[in-house]
Amino acid sequence: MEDLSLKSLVELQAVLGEQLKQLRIAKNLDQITTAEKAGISEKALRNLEAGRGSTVESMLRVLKALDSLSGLQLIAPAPSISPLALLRHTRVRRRVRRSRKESRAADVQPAARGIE
Amino acid sequence: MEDLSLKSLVELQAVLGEQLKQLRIAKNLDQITTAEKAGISEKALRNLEAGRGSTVESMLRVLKALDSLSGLQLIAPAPSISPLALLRHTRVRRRVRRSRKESRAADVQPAARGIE
DNA sequence: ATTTTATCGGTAGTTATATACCGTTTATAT
DNA sequence: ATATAAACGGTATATAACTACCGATAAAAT
Repeated sequence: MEDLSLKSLVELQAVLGEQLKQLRIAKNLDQITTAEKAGISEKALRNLEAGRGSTVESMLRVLKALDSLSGLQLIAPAPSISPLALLRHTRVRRRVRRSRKESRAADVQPAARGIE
Repeated sequence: MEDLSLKSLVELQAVLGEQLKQLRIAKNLDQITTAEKAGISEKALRNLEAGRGSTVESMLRVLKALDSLSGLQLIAPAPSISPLALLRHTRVRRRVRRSRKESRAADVQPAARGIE
């Protein structure tokens, strides 16, 4: 449906909150029960669902309370390892690095500083 | 691979952070460039990647900077609407409710208050 | 239509995160 | 092996989220 990349941060938080809310409702749990299970205040849960600001910890607590941690792996899907890379003894990349004469990406192409 | 439901909140934040980090590395972006693009401080990005605490807003900013918002829709997959429900004029559920004599779930079965 | 209660928004005080620095460690191109 | 800069951890101050309340609104069972 909607193209998330075009949405503002305020809208994105609202979308995420609404999804969590629908997940809770689908499990037939009210806010008080869910908040207790998550170990956060009812207000914090309301703010999360309304997209009014929350912490990553609160979000994870709620996902856990709703038995929906599986979605976590999908937030940041691990980039598929190319078959070729597998063959030639691939290590885990721990750091990004450029050739010595290259400058940072930000210097080459001034970052579009999305303040919103 | 790993069963996320067994992990502590500290570990879950670390897993999420590591996934974001690998996503960034896969796109060959350094922390400074990524933080600038996301509109947050480099330290905030480091804390997020290290699982040391962050806000939902910062997480979304980074996901947006990494062009990885698609995973968001998958966090809380909308429960598939049953074909039957579609037929009989289904509205969007806005609230959970029990029958009048029923008590809250928390009262019936004391919530396992997971403080950690 | 009425009643019940889940959901909602606001506030004051507390706690955690964000920012802007610092110097240090370490992966990796050479 | 060495040099370079990406990544890291710590601190002080500013800003935002969390908690514990309050009363108001409105969805849904009757």
